Amino acid sequence: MSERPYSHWLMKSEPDTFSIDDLRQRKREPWDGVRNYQARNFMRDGMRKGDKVFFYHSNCAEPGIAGIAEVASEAYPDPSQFDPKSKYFDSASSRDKPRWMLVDVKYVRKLKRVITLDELKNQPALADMALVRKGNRLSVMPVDAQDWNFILALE
DNA sequence: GCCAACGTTGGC
DNA sequence: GCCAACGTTGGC
Repeated sequence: MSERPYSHWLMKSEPDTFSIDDLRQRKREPWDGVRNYQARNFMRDGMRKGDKVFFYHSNCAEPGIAGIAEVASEAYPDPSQFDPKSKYFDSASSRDKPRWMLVDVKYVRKLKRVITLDELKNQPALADMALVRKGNRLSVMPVDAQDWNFILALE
């Protein structure tokens, strides 16, 4: 029995566009618009239904982890890549050979408080976490189970 | 296959 | 709004 390397994830969203409160209202949402190959590969190859996700607010006044979500589907083609009116339209992609994949994500809960990026950066135990390393712009990344538990204990 | 130019992310 | 970091594109 081989074990997958990761079953916990972190996904970034700009709260002005789509926040944890938006997800709470909608309950479930296709995570569209990812246009980075590494992030796509994590969704396509790494994620399974039921995996837990930190919902991270980026590019905002208080960047940090705002809530928990869950992977709610296997990966499938991101419909926005086929829509010429979408800002995520990709003319180089086709329905035969779709370039971009996504998963559905469902709401689990908000954290009692936002665990800020600043706070995470100040935890020596998290020094190796991808999120806090300089210059990391990945919007979908794996989280060690150990780091996951450590972060939740900060709540 | 190299790498300069360009675009995007995201903290600040 | 600035700009560092980094990914992508395309000329050669």
